[in-house]
Amino acid sequence: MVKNRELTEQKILAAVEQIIEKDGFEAVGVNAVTAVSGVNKVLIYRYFGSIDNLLAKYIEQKDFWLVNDFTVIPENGVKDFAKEIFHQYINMLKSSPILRKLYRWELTTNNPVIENIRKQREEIGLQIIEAVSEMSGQDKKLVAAISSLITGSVSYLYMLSENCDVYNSLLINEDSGWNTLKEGIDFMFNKIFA
Amino acid sequence: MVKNRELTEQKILAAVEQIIEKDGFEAVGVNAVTAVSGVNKVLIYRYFGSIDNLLAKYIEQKDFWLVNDFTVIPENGVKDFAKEIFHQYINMLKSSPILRKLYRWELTTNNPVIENIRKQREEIGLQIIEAVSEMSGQDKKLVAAISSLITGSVSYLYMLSENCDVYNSLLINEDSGWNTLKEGIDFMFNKIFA
DNA sequence: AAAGTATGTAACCAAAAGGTAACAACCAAA
DNA sequence: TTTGGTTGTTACCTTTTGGTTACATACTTT
Repeated sequence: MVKNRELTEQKILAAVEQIIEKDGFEAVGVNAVTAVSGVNKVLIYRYFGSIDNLLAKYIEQKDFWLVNDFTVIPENGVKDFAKEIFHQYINMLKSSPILRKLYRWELTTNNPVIENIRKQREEIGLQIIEAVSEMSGQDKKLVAAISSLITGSVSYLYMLSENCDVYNSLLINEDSGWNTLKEGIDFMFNKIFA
Repeated sequence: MVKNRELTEQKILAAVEQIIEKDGFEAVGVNAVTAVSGVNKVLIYRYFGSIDNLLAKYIEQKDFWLVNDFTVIPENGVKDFAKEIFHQYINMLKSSPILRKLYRWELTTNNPVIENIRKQREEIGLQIIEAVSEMSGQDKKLVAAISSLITGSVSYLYMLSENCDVYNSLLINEDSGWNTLKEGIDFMFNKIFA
């Protein structure tokens, strides 16, 4: 018998990640974690207190938002800035199954961890909105609306894509579908910032 | 003891609706239904076979999509047609907590019932896209993209609003938030169909 | 009225999930 | 080396959920 608390904590967190990737946050329970990690139930409670707490720790160590630094402003003007931002948003959700699961979890659950995430998202969102609003001279409310249209639908379509292949004839599980969506976004900004 | 199969079936379906309204499709289980309806477990199995089947029956009798007839085309041209369509979509989701729950359920589950609903949604969506595409002369793919941006985000934001009040500074639990979103949509169409 | 069928009830069972108590093994410091 | 705390294991408990069996009560048809 080897004794190593740090290692077992890592085992537990690794199991959590594995479960989330496969079945989402909803599936993270004591029994599932013990089964996947091979670590005894009791230790989960001992080291993390509760599943909620465990998930909080997991999310905390991930730092979803700091990965993308949206504050950098390119030189090519508002139009390209806006396009670039939302292309990045698409790529972010494309590359992260866990983020997709997190978004889904948010729709059924409410707890301090989630509220904290929302605060961070809100901050970043506002930064972008202010930047675009200033650069374009457009009303902030309007920018917020357009912005929400894009990020909202991208979030939704990526969540949906885990169980469904087509939405409005777009193939949301293939690059082709996402490319036409990007083209739609670009078209829109071309018209708006004409 | 009164014996009346039809009545108990109605009691069961009513309980299902109540549960969905409050906690969503995920919460519809045998025990929950018996508790809410007061009807014995056994009868659920006897009359509906399984919970899946019960939900299928419930959804079937609701006929979510036929409520709104999107095929009618107003005389004021594409721009107003497009605006009107999506305003309707917003109002539909606003007025129907059950529809919001259905959309959420779709993100975690997959079964024949859901697939059938998707087919219907797809059909209606394509009708709209074809209509707008023809009227405007725009590429179908482009129309599909823009269309998906709007319906996708509206779906997402309404789902989110059940657990969260703000998104990108929009108050998604108040009319004010949805009005600025509508204004954003209108602005977009004004630019696109300029 | 008797028989047969449809409806309803009570009690029970198994599996899965969350949770804890009690003990065994290990390590480190006195 | 003994003592005390940390780490790990076993075994158990409770609750919830899905599902069934056996029986009682009502209705209907002949």
